[in-house]
Amino acid sequence: MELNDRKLKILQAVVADFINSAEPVGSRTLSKRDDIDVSPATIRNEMSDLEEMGYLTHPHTSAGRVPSDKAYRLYVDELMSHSELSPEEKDVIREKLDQGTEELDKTLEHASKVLSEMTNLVSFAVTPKVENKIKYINFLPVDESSVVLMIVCESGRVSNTAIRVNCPYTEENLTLMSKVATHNYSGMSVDTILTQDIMEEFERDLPQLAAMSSSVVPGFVKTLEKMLDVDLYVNGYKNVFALPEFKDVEKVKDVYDIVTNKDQFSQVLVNRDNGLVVTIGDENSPDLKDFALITADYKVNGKMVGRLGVLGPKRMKYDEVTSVIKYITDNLNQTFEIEGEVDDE
Amino acid sequence: MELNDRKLKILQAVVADFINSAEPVGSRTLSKRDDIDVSPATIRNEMSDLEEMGYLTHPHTSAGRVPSDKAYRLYVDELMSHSELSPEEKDVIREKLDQGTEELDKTLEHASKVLSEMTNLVSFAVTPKVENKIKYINFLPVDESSVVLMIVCESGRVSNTAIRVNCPYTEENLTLMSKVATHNYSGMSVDTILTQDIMEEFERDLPQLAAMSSSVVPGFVKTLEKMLDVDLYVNGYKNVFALPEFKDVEKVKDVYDIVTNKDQFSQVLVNRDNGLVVTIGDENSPDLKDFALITADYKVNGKMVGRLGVLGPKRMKYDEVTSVIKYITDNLNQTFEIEGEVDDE
DNA sequence: GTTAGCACTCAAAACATGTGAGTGCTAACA
DNA sequence: TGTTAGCACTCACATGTTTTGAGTGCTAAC
Repeated sequence: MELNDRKLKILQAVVADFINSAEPVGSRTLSKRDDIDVSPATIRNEMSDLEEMGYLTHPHTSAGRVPSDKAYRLYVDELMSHSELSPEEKDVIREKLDQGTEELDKTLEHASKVLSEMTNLVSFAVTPKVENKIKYINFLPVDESSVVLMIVCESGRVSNTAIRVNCPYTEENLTLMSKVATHNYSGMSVDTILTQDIMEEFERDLPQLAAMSSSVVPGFVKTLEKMLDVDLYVNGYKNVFALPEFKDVEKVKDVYDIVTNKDQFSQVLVNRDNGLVVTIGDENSPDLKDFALITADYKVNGKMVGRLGVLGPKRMKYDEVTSVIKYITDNLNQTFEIEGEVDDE
Repeated sequence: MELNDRKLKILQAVVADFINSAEPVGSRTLSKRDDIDVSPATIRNEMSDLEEMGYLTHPHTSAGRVPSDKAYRLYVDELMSHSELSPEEKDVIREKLDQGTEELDKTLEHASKVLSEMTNLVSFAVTPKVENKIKYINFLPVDESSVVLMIVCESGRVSNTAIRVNCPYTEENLTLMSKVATHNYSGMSVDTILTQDIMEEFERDLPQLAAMSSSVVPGFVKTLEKMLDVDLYVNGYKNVFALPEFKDVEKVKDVYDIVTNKDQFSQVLVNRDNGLVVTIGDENSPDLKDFALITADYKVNGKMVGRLGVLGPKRMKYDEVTSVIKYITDNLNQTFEIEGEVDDE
């Protein structure tokens, strides 16, 4: 059987209708549309064919049709309209984006927030772990019982942690430890450092400071480990409460589990293809089989530094959402091109 | 009418039963209990009296009794058992607490996590902005274009920020700035400092470093402002999904709104009395009228530096929860006391 | 004062019925 | 030959009815 024009038109209408209403779509409803002027009976025949071809399903005999994952895929690839955002929408987005640009490292997080506000879906942002080479390491005195550990990366990123120590120390000791740490680990990437037995190395190089080391090293290791973590921000979770597909608590819980199981979820996100990617239903991992996921990257000087996207029901306004995501990432990329030039001075 | 012993015993049984079952408690159920050996009819008479006195309510004529807020209050104040935690429970808690003590500023956050795990409720931690006196201020070199600002409070809390500077600096300059800043602001509370014209003071005391100051001070001010924010951590939100009172989505959403409206919620928390405080139902603000809130403080050297607690249904295991909170805060306080003693030597 | 007994209440479960949006099929039509 | 009207059929859902059972309140007897 072949997907002729009329079948495509009907399929498109079913998907579009279902996206709007979240209700199975019947033949009579479709026959009332302006762009379809055949009788319900004809539509039924076509829908029956479409079902046979795997594009539609039937919750039960006397219900309307619901799009299958295959139908959504076809819809996204071929059928849906690619409307440009209106100038007003663009202005709104740009204005929202501008409100969060003071703090450099919050930019992505903020962009994800804007994304959720514009789409009324759950949005997220993830910073993939990059080649994070250490430049130097510094232990600094704070007070009798704590020190600050400062790790500077070659990228310029600085990581600070306050560490509690349970033995007295002198400033010289700290300087010594800083020197040893920097000497041993400077130029290495964080994950390489973590493969080593850090405690042993400190004890070897600073036998006289064994007590200090045992007090400080665990915090040091923990900080390094944390630097490896990809950061995952989730925004707009409350949007699920408004969607009809989440009117029972179990579903709400499922989404909550997905977005709070950060390790697993960020893994999923990091492993995606580059660019604007839409995955629907069973194209995702099993726990996401009832959802659609849309992601896009943003880059600084051509290097991918973050990814953001939305998680929502398969019944999603794909055209709007992709437009918004695309506009936001384009904007971010542009911002950073300019910033990048300023930095180079 | 008087609350005689039998009435108290029955009331206690009703509350305890309802806390366990979340179902209205009937007279027959109570009559089966070992500690009550009067007939259902007698119990009914007593319950009828208790209802008249405002301790019990009746969802409908043919249903069992449900405790009123007044009953919960009496239960917490007088009726409930104050069981000690078992040694095993204590061990579990202490072990969990120990897993998160390397990073000083995460201690409270971690404790709140432990609290939610032990109680299966939503827990939170808040660092009130009260009495946040600065101990000293330190500008540290990172690389050519950035320095780290480290602010240490008397409470031991450390705040770090990377600040970008757009003029060359020497280590001596930074030391000078650190000294001036510490001299000027040490012992003052953050909000007091912010009322002053910080830029002018730097320029007055360090006229030779005007360029540096103008580059660094905005970041300094911003960091101070951020220190005024109370931090609110919420843990264990997913526990609400398991509670029968939250089986419809609206309720789940209510809790979500409460704990994510961080400004408002932290205001509520900060404004509470000190010590172990239990508020139930209409003792809370209207949006919390269906919940009970338990908080306790933790102190460093006798000074309150954080508050943590749980949010749950009024039907809460008050005895267990208060025991756990008390044990956790005692532990935190102790940890910090010991450190204080070590410090003194 | 306590309790057995009984009539009464009412939510919730179980069952029955009607409604309507939908289908699939067939036969007639253009 | 594709399209459509017509009709029997299906089935979720809403509505109405009945049954059940846990609970109460009252009264009279112990």
